[in-house]
Amino acid sequence: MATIEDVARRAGVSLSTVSYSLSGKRPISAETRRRIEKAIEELGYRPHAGARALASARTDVIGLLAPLRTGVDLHVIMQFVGGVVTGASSAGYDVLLLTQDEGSVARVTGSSMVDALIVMDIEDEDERLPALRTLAQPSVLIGLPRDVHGLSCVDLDFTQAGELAARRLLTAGHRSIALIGSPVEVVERHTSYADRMMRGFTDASTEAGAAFAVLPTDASAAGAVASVDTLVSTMPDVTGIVVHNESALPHVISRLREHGRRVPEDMSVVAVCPESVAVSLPTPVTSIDIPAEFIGRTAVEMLIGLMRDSPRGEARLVSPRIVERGSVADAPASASAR
Amino acid sequence: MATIEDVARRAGVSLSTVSYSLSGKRPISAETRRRIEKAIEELGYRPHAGARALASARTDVIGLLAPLRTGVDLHVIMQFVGGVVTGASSAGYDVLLLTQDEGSVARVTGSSMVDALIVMDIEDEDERLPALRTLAQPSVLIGLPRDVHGLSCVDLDFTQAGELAARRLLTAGHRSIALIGSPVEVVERHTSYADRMMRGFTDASTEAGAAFAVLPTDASAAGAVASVDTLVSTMPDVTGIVVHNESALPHVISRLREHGRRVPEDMSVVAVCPESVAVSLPTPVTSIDIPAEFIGRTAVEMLIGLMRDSPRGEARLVSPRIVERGSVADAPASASAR
DNA sequence: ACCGTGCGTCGAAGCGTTTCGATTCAGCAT
DNA sequence: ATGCTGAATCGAAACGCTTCGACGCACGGT
Repeated sequence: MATIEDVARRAGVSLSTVSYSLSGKRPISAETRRRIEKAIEELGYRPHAGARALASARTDVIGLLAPLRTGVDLHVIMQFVGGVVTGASSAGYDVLLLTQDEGSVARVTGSSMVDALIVMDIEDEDERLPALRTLAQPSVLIGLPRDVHGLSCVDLDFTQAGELAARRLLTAGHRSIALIGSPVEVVERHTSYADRMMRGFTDASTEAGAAFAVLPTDASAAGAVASVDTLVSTMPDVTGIVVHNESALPHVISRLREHGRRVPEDMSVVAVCPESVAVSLPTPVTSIDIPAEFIGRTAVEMLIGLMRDSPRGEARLVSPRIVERGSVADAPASASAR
Repeated sequence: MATIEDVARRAGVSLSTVSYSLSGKRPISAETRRRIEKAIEELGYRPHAGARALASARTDVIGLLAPLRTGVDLHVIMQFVGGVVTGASSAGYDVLLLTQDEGSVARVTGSSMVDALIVMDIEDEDERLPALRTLAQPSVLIGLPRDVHGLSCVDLDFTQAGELAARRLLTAGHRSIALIGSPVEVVERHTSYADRMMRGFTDASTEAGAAFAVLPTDASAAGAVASVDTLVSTMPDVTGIVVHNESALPHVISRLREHGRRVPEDMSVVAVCPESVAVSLPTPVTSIDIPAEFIGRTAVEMLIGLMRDSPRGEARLVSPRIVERGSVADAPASASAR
């Protein structure tokens, strides 16, 4: 590989001139710049990333901590990841993908492999937070832990999403509703989005004085079937459900049908999932979009802001929007009918 | 951050002794090693990755080229990615994730950001191949291009998978079968797996003298519905199908049901998909597993082999296995019944 | 004619490792 | 005693880049 010295020699200038021409940190005459560019072109020169990192103390690499824990939907994760990579790429950064958090933060951070970190799958009392707070490098969480002190976060406002979903059903007159939620492992870990979603749903239901239930549901056909069966047998009054579980969603709907509950005539459904999931169902479902790709890109933007300016924490919560696709109907006039 | 010099001072040895102690490339007395380790511990020292890369000409980072093109299933991609990251991690490597191939290969490779590359979403005449062949760094393809000369590849043997799937139906007596395949974009790009799958299916059908059809299918409910509808109306004789399209699979099955075709009584189904997809369907489906995670890990192993030894190309094709889950039934005695 | 003032360029000092010769010293055969 | 050998350690030279402080020079103001 050609080095900057080769370029300098060939262009007949000094080493530092090439560097300044490349970085633009000092003025270089048009003529000189032209010669340098020609030399670079001819030699196929690329700056050595390691040398650059050593000298400049930056790598132009962002670390992405995306633990692949059980119960999370790979499709959804990949959407976030895609957003992060896209955003990073268009800002001139590359992405180092880390899936095990056992010491990963300390390692990549301590050895200066990355300039900054994006951390996914945040739990309410996440163990990684203390480390992140004292880190030299800035970080952005995708998710919202209980204590955001000194941290930057971005996520869909799941609390609001929970409220919004519940209210959509409540204002349609449903007086008994249920949340088909994340898998039990996810709930037990107090994964931030699951907790917040449940809280929003619960609060809105309570406030409205409606009967409600929350059913953690395994991300599989079996899980969906189990939850629907439970629902139908123990809470036959339920006429509206919120489904916050991408993998279970299609099976929930088909299981309802098998129970003779038509959507939306007998059962109203609001989903919380990426749009791509909602529209690919056989019957379109009214849903609150999880703008995964957008959030991923936003995380990168925030990170770049943090690297440029003073590292002041900020929690950015994207407001949920509901898109009507006809899976919610008004409840029958007599509230607790059937 | 502490440097190796700090460690040396604190341990009362020279700089190079610390380095040798760390790398084990020269003998160091037990006593000295102990002191060095203590100093490292106390200082929380981590070698600077850039400096190391500069001095040693290796980064311990693998580049993963995973273009997110339309028509590919994110869930499946993520399984491959997971396998790669897991494998890399356990071999002491990190993974740089690249999703746009516009010049990415040249960039990360030319600037010595990675020691090696894994390339996904291989097309039959992939444009990236010439560059890969002349690269200083070794690479492994996940997929199988037409000309494997000088390259290392690993993938499921999709040709065999196509044959195996078709034969499973043919030996059950079905004389008219169809392949519900990858989306048309994927087919038109001549994505390696789609091409090979089709070839295997076609060859086996032809050889057996059976009637057959291939229907590229969009990865959505609508695509599934369209293909099933086409099939039912234009080829009513078809009594067995192979589905090689993860996203469409559930909708294919439910659409068949809507046409009054029961699985397996009226229609036998063989799927080609990751096991996790096959088992999460409401009705289990006989399937050929795409061992994505395994292939990802294997790619890393091959890559490490290439870095150690002489870089001789090798194409590793994993033989498909079919797992019976009861979605294939024998054809009615009279061949072209109905 | 003379002194700033920028502009464009250069030289050299790092940045933190690895690695290639030394060098020292003990132990051993001669 | 003497020379050898090998183990353990050291010093210094890369590795390829960024960046700081000079330096030369033309230019405008006085």
